[in-house]
Amino acid sequence: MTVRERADAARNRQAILAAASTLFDTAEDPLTVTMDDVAAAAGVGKGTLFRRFGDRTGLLRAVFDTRIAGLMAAIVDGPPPLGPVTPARERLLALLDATVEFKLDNRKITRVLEQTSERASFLESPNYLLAHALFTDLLTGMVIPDRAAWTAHALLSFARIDLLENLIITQLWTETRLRKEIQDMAGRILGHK
Amino acid sequence: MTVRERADAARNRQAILAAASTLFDTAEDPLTVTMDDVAAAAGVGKGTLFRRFGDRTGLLRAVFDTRIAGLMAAIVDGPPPLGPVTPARERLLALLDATVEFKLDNRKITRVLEQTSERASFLESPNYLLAHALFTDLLTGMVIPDRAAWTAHALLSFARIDLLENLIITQLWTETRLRKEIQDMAGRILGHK
DNA sequence: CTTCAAACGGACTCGCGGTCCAGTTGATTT
DNA sequence: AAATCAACTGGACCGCGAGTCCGTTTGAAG
Repeated sequence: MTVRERADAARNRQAILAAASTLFDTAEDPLTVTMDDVAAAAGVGKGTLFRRFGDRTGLLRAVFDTRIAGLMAAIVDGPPPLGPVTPARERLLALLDATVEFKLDNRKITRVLEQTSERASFLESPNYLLAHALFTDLLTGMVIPDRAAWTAHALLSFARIDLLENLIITQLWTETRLRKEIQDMAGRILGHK
Repeated sequence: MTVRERADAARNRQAILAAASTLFDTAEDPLTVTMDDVAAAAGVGKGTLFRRFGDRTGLLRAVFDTRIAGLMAAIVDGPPPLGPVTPARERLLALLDATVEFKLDNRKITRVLEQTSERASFLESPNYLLAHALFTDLLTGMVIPDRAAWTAHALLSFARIDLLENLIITQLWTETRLRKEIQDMAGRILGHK
């Protein structure tokens, strides 16, 4: 078992997460926030930052994870409609809606994570894989089994942050309207009623 | 009116386009192809390359455009099912299928273009805007007008290269199967028959 | 043949992610 | 309380690639 993290290390981790969280949300273009910026804002050396989080993507994911923890808990064992006791179809729609809502509430950092052109595509990130697995599972039994994975991708493709932001900006849709339209489109894919 | 391009300039443009075209297709990871690589392969200075195409994205788009020219012509005034005389619904499905086919046939460069994290998202690239405008136009009259643009985005989201490649790799789907499934999903969105 | 705007090329700058390592510090042992 | 030392720290440093600069060359026009 790994030994407990040293006190200064723990303190620095918190400082870095807090600084990164603020910076990425504050910057008008989050893509321009550099690792040096984060280190400076956290009052920490760059080496420390990389030691803790490995690389830029690691830091981004760590920030993202702290924010999504609550939602994850609600999904794993919360009350309906997100929790596991909800019937598949209803839960799927609720999960998709929650995903859209969450991404909009955290759009800056979501943008950085989704359009970061790292070697691996967004579809291979842990968070997407998790969501996709869950969706696929719920879809098994609702559609031809062989199509569950594909349908999961199709549904999740409506929640890509660039698409969401584009619709809000070019269509002048409110978030409410957007969420409603996505629900409707998803309903059409799942077969209405 | 702009004066005719000098002979050496024209020659270099061709050399660069040819070199870039080959390089991006040949490299196992097209993202690793640098501008210096292209310049070297074309037997041209880096300055020349930037003078002709502005920046990396400009070069990529130029290569892409030479490849897509044929398809564009077939759409603008070719025979059915791509050409303008085809009924809207049928044409939409044909256009979507042609898009998927084209991207798969040119996947390396499509990948670079779609996941290049330049300031602007892929949804703002000239080619996407064009496709989206055409789709939106065809959808007007088929769906509630206010939904045409959104439906166009939804349909085109199935043709994103990362999604296509993911399905081929993880589901072990053939290109034929993939195209069939996308057609089916699109049909469901448009309302069957 | 002269002229010169256009084009050329490659050395150079710049910014950023990531590494390195000499010095520091917090837990543990005696 | 002191000694010990692995973990941690910070910031100088490195490598790389996009994009710029500018002294030199060249093709076309007269």
